Amino acid sequence: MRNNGKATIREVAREAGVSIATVSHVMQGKASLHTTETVQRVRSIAEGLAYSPNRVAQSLSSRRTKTLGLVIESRIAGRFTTNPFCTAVLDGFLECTSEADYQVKIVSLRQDDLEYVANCIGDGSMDAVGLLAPTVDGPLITWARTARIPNVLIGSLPDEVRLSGVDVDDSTTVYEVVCWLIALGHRRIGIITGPPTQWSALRRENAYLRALEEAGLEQDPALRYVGNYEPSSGNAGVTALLMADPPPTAVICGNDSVAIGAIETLHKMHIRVPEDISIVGFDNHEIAKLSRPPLTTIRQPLHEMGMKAAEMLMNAMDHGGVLAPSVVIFPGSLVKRRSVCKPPERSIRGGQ
Amino acid sequence: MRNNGKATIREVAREAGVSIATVSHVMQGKASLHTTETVQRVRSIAEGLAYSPNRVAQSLSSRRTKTLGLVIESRIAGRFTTNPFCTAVLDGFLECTSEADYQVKIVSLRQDDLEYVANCIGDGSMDAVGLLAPTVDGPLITWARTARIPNVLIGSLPDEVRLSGVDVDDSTTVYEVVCWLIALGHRRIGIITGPPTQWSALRRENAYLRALEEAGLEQDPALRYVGNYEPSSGNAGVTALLMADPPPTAVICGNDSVAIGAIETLHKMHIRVPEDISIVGFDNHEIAKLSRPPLTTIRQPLHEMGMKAAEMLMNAMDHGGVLAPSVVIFPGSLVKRRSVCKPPERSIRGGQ
DNA sequence: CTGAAAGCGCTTACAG
DNA sequence: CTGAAAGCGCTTACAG
Repeated sequence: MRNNGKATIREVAREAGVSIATVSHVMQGKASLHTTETVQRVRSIAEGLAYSPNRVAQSLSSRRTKTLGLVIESRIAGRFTTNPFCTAVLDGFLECTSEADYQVKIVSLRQDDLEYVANCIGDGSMDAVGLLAPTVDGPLITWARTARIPNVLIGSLPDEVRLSGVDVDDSTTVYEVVCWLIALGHRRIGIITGPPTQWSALRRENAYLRALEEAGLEQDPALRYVGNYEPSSGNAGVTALLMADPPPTAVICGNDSVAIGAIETLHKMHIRVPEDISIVGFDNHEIAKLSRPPLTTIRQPLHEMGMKAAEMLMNAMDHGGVLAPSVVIFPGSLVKRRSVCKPPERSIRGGQ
Repeated sequence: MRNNGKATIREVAREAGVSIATVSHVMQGKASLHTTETVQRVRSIAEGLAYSPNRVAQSLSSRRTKTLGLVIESRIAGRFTTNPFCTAVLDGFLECTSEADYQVKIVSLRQDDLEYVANCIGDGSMDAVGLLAPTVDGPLITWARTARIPNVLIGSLPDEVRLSGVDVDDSTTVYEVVCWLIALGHRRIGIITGPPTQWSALRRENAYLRALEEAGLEQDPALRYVGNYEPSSGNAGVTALLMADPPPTAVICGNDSVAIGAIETLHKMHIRVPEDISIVGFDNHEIAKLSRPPLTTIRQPLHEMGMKAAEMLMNAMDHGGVLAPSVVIFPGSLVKRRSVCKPPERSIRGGQ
């Protein structure tokens, strides 16, 4: 009796009068290896001793931890509380892993240098990892390129053929949203982007530009504001975009929090949403439908993405720990609520 | 070179021409044990080989995993996404652990029987655990009573002297809120409680009853609805309370989601908030200030509670793995917004 | 069907 | 200041 007083395999073996190998077999459910009598004896002794295997010892011995990591870069401010993206993915991840008797470790990186990152992730305590919305050319992506363990990026996937990941098809979705706004009659469409350190932000901006171009609309830099996914960039962004001449009649925001920040500022300026300016969010976070007006936004299947990522990782572990580069893209979908309508007859500035 | 191709302590030792004990010492920063020259040689070899210790082996050998668990009972629906409580606590937990080079494992229980729970938590892969809002007499509390490893309950703390935990002083806060409502002139105050499986819900209800009693007000069962922290219990709850005679002029809700559900239903019934009925929430979740009207609610310092829990656990590990039963109670605070005002001159039913 | 033995990659007294 | 050795609690060929 050591180890916090927990029984060990050795004690079970002794009491049952068998070898530890036998106990190991029985505990692993390899019952067919032994006589029914042996199996039952071992089982009842194990139960009597409240024995359960030490997972650390199992891991070291079998070279499998049955633990997946979920890694967050240091720059992601506030982590889970402020980032519905992380939270929803985590839930999906947990749902999938707990069924398979895998555990999950949250790795919250505190530095950006590659050595630190590699040591954290490669400490042997995780079989494979999901990387949450890695930064463009950041430490996570750099690490992933030469990683020794299976890994999948979750969101903000770069166009790199050697990496694996799951993401939403934000490009198509944003393109379609812009086309829809144009069809509604909007000609001056602004965008408050996410930070350029995220591929998703760059991709969405490109999709936006492409839609404008194909519609023969001018791509006015004054209609683009570089935000950071925080509500404050909604406040500042919409204020900046209003300076454009003529000002936008619709604005696409980096996420729902940004959209709510934008609406808040517009309210204060007595500019009506959507009558004067239409607003589109991103994420379909719980707050989207509580917003006044309720927010038209883009849903990402984050829960499903988390599940898929976990599944890919566990699957790789079942196949020798190798994950062939593979990418799974989920469709986004537009959730229409009340923050979008036709553009006003005349511009809020008195019209063009 | 095995182990995913990672260098082991053995290889570093061989290259450096020292014993593995020496490498171990150097890696642990026990530099004073050796000559500067040895230390530097080992360090540079280790770096050249990109060596970092295998955490699993360290754990088995040292009997310390430097990993904390955060455990969620199976009944908590939706986990993190739908439960701002869990999310905020997790962030606090992470903030504290990552500084101390501890890792955190999320344990999402799938069954309620004690044996399963004990095996999950007691698998040796965690040094100590935080238990999220355990159910009254549920498996987590049962486990905690005889646990072999340090543990602290986080929220919903029962009155049990042998257990450790952190919680908010919801009792005092609810009492004060009720007194405040009474001072505003309210005489018929309803409550939509949390589920009776949570101590916090029972405690809040008791505090509510006590405040009424001390003010000499009737404790009308028709003014109490047993909810479950879901928005739908706000819808159903407020509908039920409205049947009381006379109906309430103020309602205290189990959390902010419930309050928002209640407001939604009242809107549909064309009952004004707060002019006809005042509404109080709980949590000060991000949605509270987005609500129309913005929600008067009770803030719990969840982030701080998470940090404190992690600190207590790590501290216990630094003291032989024993945690003297200790309880830390944080004050709650009332966040006044616009969903509360004086009661209407006459009841919405035509008055008493 | 069962067990002895080697080994997973470390840490930690202990001896020198 | 340094190293040989035992041991952490298991798994897994391998031999019988």
